[in-house]
Amino acid sequence: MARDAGPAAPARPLRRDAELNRRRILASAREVFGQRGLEATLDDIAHHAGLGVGTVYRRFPSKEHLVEAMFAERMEEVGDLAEQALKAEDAWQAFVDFTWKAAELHSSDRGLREIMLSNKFGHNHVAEEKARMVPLVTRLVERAQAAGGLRPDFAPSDMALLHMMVGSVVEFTCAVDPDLWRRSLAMLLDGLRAEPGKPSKLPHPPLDEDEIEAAMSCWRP
Amino acid sequence: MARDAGPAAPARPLRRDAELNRRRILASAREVFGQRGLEATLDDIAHHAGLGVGTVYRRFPSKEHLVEAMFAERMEEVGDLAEQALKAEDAWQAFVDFTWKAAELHSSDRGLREIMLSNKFGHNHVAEEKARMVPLVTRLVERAQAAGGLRPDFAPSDMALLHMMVGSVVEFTCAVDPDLWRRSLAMLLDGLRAEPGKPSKLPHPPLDEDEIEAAMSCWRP
DNA sequence: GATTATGTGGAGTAGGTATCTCCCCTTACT
DNA sequence: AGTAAGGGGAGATACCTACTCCACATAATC
Repeated sequence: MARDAGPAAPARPLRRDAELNRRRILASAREVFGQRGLEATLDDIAHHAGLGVGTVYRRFPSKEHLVEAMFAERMEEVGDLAEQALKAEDAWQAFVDFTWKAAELHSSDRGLREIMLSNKFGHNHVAEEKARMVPLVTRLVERAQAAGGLRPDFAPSDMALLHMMVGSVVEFTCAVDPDLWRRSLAMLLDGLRAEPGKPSKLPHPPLDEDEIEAAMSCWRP
Repeated sequence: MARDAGPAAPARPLRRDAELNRRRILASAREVFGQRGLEATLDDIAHHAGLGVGTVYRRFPSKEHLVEAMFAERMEEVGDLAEQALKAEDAWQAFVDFTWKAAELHSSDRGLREIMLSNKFGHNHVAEEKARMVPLVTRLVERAQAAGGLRPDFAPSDMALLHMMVGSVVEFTCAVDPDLWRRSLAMLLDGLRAEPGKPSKLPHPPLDEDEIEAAMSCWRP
């Protein structure tokens, strides 16, 4: 729960109003980055919090600092998910559950998606969290393969691509049908089975022609 | 082969050097839009062609005009692919072949990807080509389903999402391994079978840890 | 070869966006 | 009440992009 850099922050505590605003900023950042991605400006975040830009820059010297402060804990959530999944008995089911839950988090937070798949932001704590996840995911994959559920030629690095793909569907269709990614992920997972049975029941209906058209119209490359 | 708008262009032919430069611009646009997408500026295209910006703007009054002129024919290629596929006997194989070939085109041309999945550019001839493709793809899908190859809950609109997903892999990894999308597409297609057998052999090796890291570092959200 | 219509180059304009600073004013703490 | 800390937000700075303008160059024509 360290709030600032520095090994042992001496940190005279913030004045009460300042502390309140600091929290407001983090909450606002979570919402705004979540909806609009990391391209959102600190001005946007300030105004969304009902504060002036100066206030934000006083507390967080740069966008990078704010991003670090706010995504470190969200990343932890994903890591914890992986850790929990490793405890489950059914290795294939654990893999599937983890994938769904991680996608769920991604789908509701554009900033998280970008943080996890790009190195443009988050060089400190965020990067550590990412590093922590690599062996967890690797074990999850290997366990699911050993159990005969996951196709043996699937590599841990394919996990990143899978989330990239799901993320692209989210981005493409979120304005039209924010849950459509579930449909695509279900098909994707069907393609990952070592011994596929019948295709699984898709959890979401397809887009019709008008909806696809609408998605194309509001999506910007 | 009409070169200008207007139902019956009276069109005094261009001066020889002008016609040459017009072709140079189109060739340059193909390369630059292909590599960098539609966000490339007409300045970029001019310089890549070894010409001044003014020259480009004289011939193509706006980016939209240039995009129309240059992508209409590329789109036709995709449409022709679909038409050919409808002639093949094996409906599932035709569907698979078409999907691979279309993805091949997309993977080598970022501008084409953006044109096909967004409505931001290409309101005239390009839009007509898109409209022409809808029934073709629909029939391709229905035929593959009727033959028992393609899962029956797959919808024609899922085709767009599939190409969106493949496109996102291309964008993410093209600097590191420009053919990696083949691996992802193969898995995706395995998930589309109505009666899946064993997973297919993947046509491309996975990324290792360093390569994923590198992809993340150069990818910008 | 001279004349003229056509084409060219690229600095420059207009208009946008983003990050971050500065300084006057307000508020909390003692 | 006095003082140190915080807040607001216009504006400085530094980009970027689409597009224009016109002195100069070249091709076509006579």
